[in-house]
Order: sequence, then C-alpha cells, then structure tokens
Amino acid sequence: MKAGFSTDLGKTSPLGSTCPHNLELCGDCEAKPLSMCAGLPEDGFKELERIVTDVALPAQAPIVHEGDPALHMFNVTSGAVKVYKLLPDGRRQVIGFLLTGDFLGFSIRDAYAYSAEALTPVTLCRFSRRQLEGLLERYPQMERRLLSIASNELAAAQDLMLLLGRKTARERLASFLLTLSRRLIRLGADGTSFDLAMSRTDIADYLGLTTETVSRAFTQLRKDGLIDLDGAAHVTLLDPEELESIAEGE
Amino acid sequence: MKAGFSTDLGKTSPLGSTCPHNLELCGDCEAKPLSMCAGLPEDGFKELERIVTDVALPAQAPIVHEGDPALHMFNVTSGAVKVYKLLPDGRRQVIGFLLTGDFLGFSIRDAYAYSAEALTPVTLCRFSRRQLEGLLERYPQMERRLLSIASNELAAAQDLMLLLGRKTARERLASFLLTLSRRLIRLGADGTSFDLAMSRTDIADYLGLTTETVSRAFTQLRKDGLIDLDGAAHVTLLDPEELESIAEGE
DNA sequence: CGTGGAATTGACACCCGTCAATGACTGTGG
DNA sequence: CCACAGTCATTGACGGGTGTCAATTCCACG
Repeated sequence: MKAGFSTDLGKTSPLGSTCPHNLELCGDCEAKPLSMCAGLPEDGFKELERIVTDVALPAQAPIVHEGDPALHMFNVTSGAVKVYKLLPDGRRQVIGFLLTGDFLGFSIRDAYAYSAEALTPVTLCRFSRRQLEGLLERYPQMERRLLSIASNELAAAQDLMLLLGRKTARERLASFLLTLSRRLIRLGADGTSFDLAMSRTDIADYLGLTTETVSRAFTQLRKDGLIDLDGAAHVTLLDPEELESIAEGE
Repeated sequence: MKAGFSTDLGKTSPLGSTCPHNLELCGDCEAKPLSMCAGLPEDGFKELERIVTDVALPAQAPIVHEGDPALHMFNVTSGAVKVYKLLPDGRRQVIGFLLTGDFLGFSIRDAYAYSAEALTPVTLCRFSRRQLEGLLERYPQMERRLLSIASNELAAAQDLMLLLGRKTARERLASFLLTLSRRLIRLGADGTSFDLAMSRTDIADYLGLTTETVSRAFTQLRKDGLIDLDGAAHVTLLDPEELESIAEGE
C-alpha cells in the first residue's frame, strides 16, 4: 500500500486496521471459491494480489456511504454486513445482508447508491474500482463471473420485491429465516440452528416492518412450534417444510 | 397509439409474426444507442444480425414465463412490457416495466425467475442465450455493457425496495410517475404529459398496493393540483418539484 | 346508443404501526 | 459477586393507513 493512498475506510473507521496485503494471500483465501475470484487462473491471482487490500473492521463500522464516490469494490471474507438505503426523514430499507464470499460495490454514475455497515467484526478485501476494471479487461472470465454475481443479486432483489410488496409479516419472517438458513448451508454452516448477526431493528428494516411486528411474528412462529428461540439471537428451525409453505404463501 | 410509447409498428404484423431478420437491420435499429448494442463495433453488428430474430407481439402476449428454461434474451425495440412474479395464490408483484431499449433476460440456473407480458403491441429482438454467450466471448465490450445494464437494474431494484418497504401510497405513486417521466424524457418523449401504458392493476402490483388505493392516490394528487388526469391513462405532471419532494418523503 | 370491463368512490374491517410499559440481557463498576 | 444502568426485545392497548367488498361511474368499442 502506497503512502497517501487515503481511503474512505481509513477516515471513517479509526478502529479498523488497514494492512498491506501480505498477511493473507489470495491463494489461501477461504472465501475464494464462493466469491468473484472463483475460476480465476493462476496469473490472475498474482495480479489481483497486487491491487487488493485486506481490511478488518469492528462491528458497527461504516464501510461505504450512499452518495459517496464509488472508489472501491469489496469482497466479504468473514463476518456480516448490512447494506441499506435511507429516506431523508430517516426511514431505512435494508436491501441486503452480506456474508462470507459476498460482493459489495456495484455502482452507477460512480457513486454508491447505498450505505453499508459491519454487523459483526468483518474482514474485507478491497479493490480500487479503476484498477479492477483494468484487470477485467485482461481476465474476461472474471467479468463473466461478475455478471453472474450481478444476475444472482438481481434475482435476490426481485425475490425481496415480491416479499416487500405482497407478503404478510409472518410470510416475510419465514422467508427471511429460510433464505438465511440456505445461505449458511452454502457456507458450510448449520442451516437448522444458527445465530442471527442482525438486530430485530435490522430485520424489520429488511422486511419492511417494525421491530414490534417482527418480534410478534417471531413469537407467533415459536408458539406454533415452527421455530425455537434461545435468547433473541439464536434460532432453530423446527419445521423447515412448513416454514417453506408459509414463506411461499400457500 | 399512446404518445409516450409511440413507434411505427406498421412494419410488423399486429398479430405477432416472427420473421427472419431481414426487414430491419441492426444498423437501422432505433433502440440501438439505448440498448445493450450501444458501442458495439461494426463487425460485431454483422455477427449480431446473424443470431438475432425480430419478433412482433400484440398487447397482452406472454413473452417469458417464470420457471421456463431461459433460452432467450430480448431487447425491447418498441412498446411496453411488464415483468412480474407470482405467489402460488395469485398475488402478483410487478418488478419492472420495460420500454424501448430495455433488456430482458438475466437469469440464474438457466430458468427465468419472472414472467413478462406485452402491455402494448411490442417489437423485440430476440437472441439465443447460448449464441449470445459465444458473441460475448469475442466482443468483451458487449459483456461490459451488459454488466453496466445489470448494475443499473440493480440500482433500480434497490430504489423499488425502498419504495415497497418504506414509502406511503402517496409517495409510491409520486415516485412512480416521476421515474416514468424521466425514462420517457430519455427516450425523447414528453416527460410532462404522457400516456400510461399500464392499467391501475398493473400500477398497483408494481407499487405493492391495491387498485383502489392507487386510484385514491391519483385522485388525491389531482385534487392537490400536482397532476392532471385526462381519462385514466393520460397524466400531466403539474408540479414535478413538489412531486419530487413527496416521492422522497420530505 | 347499448355493453362490458376498467376506474372511481364509499363503507367498513383488519393488519400493522405507534406509543408505552415491562422484561431480558450485557457489561461495568463498586 | 452483585447491583446497576443501558440497550434491546417483548408484550399490550390503541389508532390509522391500506385492504376488502360493494356500488356506481366512466369509457372504449361494437
């Protein structure tokens, strides 16, 4: 990392360390097979390692801010992140939660259209957008991979639109728990019993509800024997198939 | 013919003919500068013309069906299209309206995740997905263009999530009218006074409301002197700035 | 002119939001 | 180790915005 290469991260998160990329090489990256880097050839990684910076941030640290120049793109290598948009009066819509392997940084007109914040301590690998674009020209398979990631995000966004526009509170929560469960399974974790990295408020802002309604929906699912709660953060799915029926509105 | 979406459909059969690609060449395509084809070099167009098929469809014609194998990608060359998802019990969420130049066909796991239907008589150019992928390998600038289109769609999807999750009926309708207005301006049409190609039901399914609520919101905006209605389909924006304030929830 | 579907309007119900109180959990300092 | 504070989650009472159901009204089209 060159001196004077000041970044939005360095300024906004005094507690987060930004270290040169030598502690962990892309070759060892656990997130690699899940991420945009999957399928990149050997020499591509060499080039990637030259433009990438590892970043570690504490919980609650801001990562990008809506409206700021989109200088960087990120890959989450561990932890959880929330991505959201705000209305001027403070109403918030969480548009996604990012886990290990997830990409952050699609943008238009060179500005971020959303803010992102760490939910847990996170590690990210960060690219300069300009430098990554140069790399994309030389490694078209990476561009194809990004297109595929964008397609997947688009499909997830469309699922969320259906949820926000047409599902009841109960259906929304069931959908959320199942989607999260499947993502955890893909990461090799337990999809039946897991911790929620996000607060009730974050879940509410994701599902287009209030914390009270989310809380009532949790209680209802628990009373119906569909889930178990151990504290507020630990969930066990007792009847995934029935949850699936509810999530799809059947 | 509705003003906002006017094109000459005279060339094409009103009943939906599929003709060999020789009546209209890509070189003459009006949608070209707006579409995925923008910036493609001369020889790219030659190749494109070989794999593209012009399709003309009447209003209400289905274009793609959720769950079907995603064999094709499309570019709208005239008319208007609605894209939507359904829940098993029939609840519908319109995830977008497509106008001239808009792309249709991003998919994951080789299946469409949405259905699409013509709102007006439409013309489309249709590609085989497999053949287009071959073309993308030889013309990386086209892949880059697709990535940019996907980024834009993602940003639009995120705006819609904010709308669906957090805006009131009045704010949703104001947002919808303004967004449509801006798109029409980009197409060289009048952004102040225009026809709506979609029914109240379609608008309701887009905004996550019922037709009754949409109708009441229209009436309210009219009584407040913010818009004028000439019949149900023709709208005039009388105070775009105030509409903008409402749309952003200020 | 009739006719039929779409849009509008009205009356009412209900799900979810709002406001408020209580309970649970976490970390801290005495 | 416990008392305490502060935050977050839960629960309850109530109100409001939007949905539901039904009755016109409006228009496009024949």
